[in-house]
Amino acid sequence: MADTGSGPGSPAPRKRADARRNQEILLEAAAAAFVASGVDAPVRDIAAKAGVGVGTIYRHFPTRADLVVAVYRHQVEACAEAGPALLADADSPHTALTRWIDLFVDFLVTKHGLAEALQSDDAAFATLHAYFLDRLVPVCAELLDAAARAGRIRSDIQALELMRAVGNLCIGAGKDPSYDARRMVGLLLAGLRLH
Amino acid sequence: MADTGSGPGSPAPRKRADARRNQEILLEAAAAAFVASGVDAPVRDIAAKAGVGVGTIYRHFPTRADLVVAVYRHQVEACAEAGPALLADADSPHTALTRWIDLFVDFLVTKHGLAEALQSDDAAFATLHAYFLDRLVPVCAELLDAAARAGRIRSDIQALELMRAVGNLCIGAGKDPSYDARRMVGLLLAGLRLH
DNA sequence: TTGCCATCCGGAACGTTGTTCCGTATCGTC
DNA sequence: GACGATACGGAACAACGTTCCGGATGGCAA
Repeated sequence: MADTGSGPGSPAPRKRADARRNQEILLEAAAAAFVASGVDAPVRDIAAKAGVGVGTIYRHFPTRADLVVAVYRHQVEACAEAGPALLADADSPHTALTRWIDLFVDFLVTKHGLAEALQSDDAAFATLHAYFLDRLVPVCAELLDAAARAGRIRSDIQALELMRAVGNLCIGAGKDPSYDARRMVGLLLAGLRLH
Repeated sequence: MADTGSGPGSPAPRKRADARRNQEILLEAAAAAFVASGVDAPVRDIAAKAGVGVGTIYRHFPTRADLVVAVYRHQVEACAEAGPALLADADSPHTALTRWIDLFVDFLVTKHGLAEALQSDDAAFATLHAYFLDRLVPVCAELLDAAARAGRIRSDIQALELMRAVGNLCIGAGKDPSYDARRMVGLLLAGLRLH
């Protein structure tokens, strides 16, 4: 899945130099295009910006989602790793959960169209969907569980469901100044509390 | 906006018979296509199902949104009219608000892709956006206001913002059995309550 | 009834997307 | 220096929304 070169000893036959260079250039061009036009920037535009043919994109990133995942992998990792850290530092599991959701929302809101793509049933985004869920749902589940055990929130909500709801609420954020996704997510979390 | 023939005495020069017939056929075909494939069923498919050329669709419904609006106008009207009725009947404004949101959610959830289209920034859906907002936001505002005055919910939420949030939460409902939009909307409303 | 013209229809054609495919160029090695 | 594996470029294809215009057709006037 667009592996940038992980564990040694793997049977990876070491790619050609131009291939590695192009992959790097593509990642930068894609990142720039995503900032400028959102995650569904036309493939041709990204290719042009990178000075590369469209075929090259598809060889390195078989689906659009692979490209998106590769571009945002670092930030998703950071978000995933922040979960346990927050749980350890915050003065309550509920605070940790709130803070973590804030992190997630910030991430989504600052990436044009990412939230949309995340919910899209377009086959091209299946990998994206899978990656986010695999990486973040367990983290969310841990936080949710801790908060539930502390008796602060209802315990009948699944992490997957909560994350989808949060992701959905982030759709369209930044396009309309009168819609504040963060506030709406805050409301959702407030609805989760027992009182 | 796809007027089906409203007030008499209007300067409407009475359309030709075949035009009126085709408009009717088109509405039925579109309704069927929307049920089968969602509101973004290919225009060509709708035309074919209606036994009509694509040009005919665009003459009657200049944009995709006009077609969608025409198909669902009755139901949107019904939803809008239910607002004041609920406010009069229910034992509290808060109950009325909850019931009305339920109605709205039911409507969105049963129409494949409607919620998605509603948030899309695609220019083709601008009319749809405008119609829903014009028609439903005032109703929601009235309910919200009544509930706020009764002191049951926070008063710092705009109707527009709430409706967008609810609409967003309905995205993707029915595709994934593990995601229950109604439940999530319930959570959001719970977060609105003062306690 | 007939004829005429405004109105409306059908579908070809255009522009934009994602995606595939293959002849050609390049890299790395022997 | 030559050769095979690898990678590249961009033409080509398919699916979509949308526009456009030659031809058909409905309604009215004579």
